[in-house]
Amino acid sequence: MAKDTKQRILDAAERLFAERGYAGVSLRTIVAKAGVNLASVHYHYRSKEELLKAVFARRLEPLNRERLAALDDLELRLREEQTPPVECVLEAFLAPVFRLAEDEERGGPVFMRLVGLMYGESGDLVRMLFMQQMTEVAERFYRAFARALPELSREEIYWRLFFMVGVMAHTMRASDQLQLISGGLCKLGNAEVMTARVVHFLAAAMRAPEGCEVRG
Amino acid sequence: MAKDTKQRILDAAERLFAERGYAGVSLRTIVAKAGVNLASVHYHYRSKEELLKAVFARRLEPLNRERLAALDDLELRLREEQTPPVECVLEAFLAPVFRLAEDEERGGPVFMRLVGLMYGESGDLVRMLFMQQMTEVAERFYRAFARALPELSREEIYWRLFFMVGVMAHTMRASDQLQLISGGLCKLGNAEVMTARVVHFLAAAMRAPEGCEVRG
DNA sequence: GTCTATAATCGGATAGAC
DNA sequence: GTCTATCCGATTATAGAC
Repeated sequence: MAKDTKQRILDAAERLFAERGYAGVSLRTIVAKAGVNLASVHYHYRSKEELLKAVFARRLEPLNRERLAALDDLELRLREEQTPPVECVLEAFLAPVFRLAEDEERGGPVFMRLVGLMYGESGDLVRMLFMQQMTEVAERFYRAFARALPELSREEIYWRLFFMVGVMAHTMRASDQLQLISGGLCKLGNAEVMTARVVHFLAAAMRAPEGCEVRG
Repeated sequence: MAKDTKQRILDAAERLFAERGYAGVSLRTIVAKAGVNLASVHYHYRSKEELLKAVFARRLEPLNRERLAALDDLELRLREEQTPPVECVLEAFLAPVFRLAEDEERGGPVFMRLVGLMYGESGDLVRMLFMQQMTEVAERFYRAFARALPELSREEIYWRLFFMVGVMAHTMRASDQLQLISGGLCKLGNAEVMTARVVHFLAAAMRAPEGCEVRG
C-alpha cells in the first residue's frame, strides 16, 4: 500500500528542500512529513548531505539525459555545414525542464522549485554538486550555441548562456510570485506554452548583434 | 576607532547572509565575525529575524530611491507623447544595482550576492519582506515599460519584466561562477560595463515582437 | 550598553533492542 | 529494516551583574 520508507523520505525531502532550502529544513521535519522514523534516514542515506545528493540525482540525471538526447536529435537532423536555429537549441535545453515540471509522476511543480533552488542556494555543497552534474551538459550546449550563433565571440556566448540560465532558474523558482504580482493575469501554462514563451524571449536576446551600445 | 556595535553586527550579518543564506548562518557566527557579544544582537535587534529585516532595509531603501529617481529623471527628459527607448528604462532599473555593487562604502560586492539571495531565498520571511519593499518600484517600472513598448500586451510585459528580474538576480548571485566555468574568460566588469552588457541583452529580448513562434 | 552565565530547545548522529 | 532512547554539540533567547 504505502510506498517504501526510502522513497517516502526522498519525496518529503525533495518537497521541503524545495520550499525552504537545505539549511532551512531539519531531518526531523523531513521524517515527520514522511511519516517515518528519524533513524531510518541514517540507515537508508548516510547523512543529511547524502540525502540531498540523492534528491538531486534522482531528477537531474534523467533531465540531463533528455537534454542531451534532444540535442543529439537536433544535430542529426542537420547537415554538417548548417547552422541550427537558435530557437531549437534553446528548446533542447529548456523543454525537458518544463516537461518534467508538469509531470506529477516525476516530481511535478515541486521539481521546478528544486531546480531554481539549486541555482540559488549559496552553500558550497549545493553549488559543487550542481557544477559536477552540469559540466558535460554545459560543454555540449556551449558548442551548439556557438554553431547557432557563429558571429558571436566566445566570451559573449558564455555571458548569454549565463543570462539564459538566470531566466530559467528564476522562472522555475518564482513564477508563482508573478501570478500574484500580476493579479492573476499571468498564469503558468503547460510545458509547451512555457517553453515557447521563454524560448521566444531568449531567442531575440541571443541573436542580438554583439557589442552595440545604445544611447537614449 | 572601531565602529559601534550595532553597525558591526549589521555588516557581519550582511556578509554572512549573503554567503550562506538566512538559515545557513547562526547568530554565533555573526557575533564572532563582528567581534561582539552574543547578547548584543538581542539588545540592538530583537531577534535573528529582525536583524535580517534590518540588513535588507539598509540597502533596499536607498537602492529603490535611486531607481525611482533615475526613472523620474528619464521621464522629465521626455515630451508627453514620446516613447522612451527601452534601454533607458532598463538602465534606470539596473544601473543603480550595479553601481551599488561596486561601492565598497555601501556594501560592495557583498551587496550583489545579498540582492541575488533575496530573490533566491525560498523562505516566506524573505519573500514577503521583498515583496513589501518592491511593490511601488514594480508599479512605476511596469508603467514605464508599458510606455516604452506600447505594442505589447499587459500580460507579455509582466512576463518580460519577470524574466528581466531573473537575469539580474542570477547575475548578482552567481556571476563569479561564470568566471570559473568560462576558465577566466568572462570577468566581472565595473558597473558601467555590466549594466551595458545586461541592458544590451535584455533590450533585444524586450523588443521582440509578441507571440510569433519560430520553428526550425 | 555591554558582559557572563544559563535556560530551553533543536540539531544531526548513533547504539542496541526487536 | 525499523523502532526507542539517547548522546552531545549548537542554537536562540533571556536573566541579571556591572
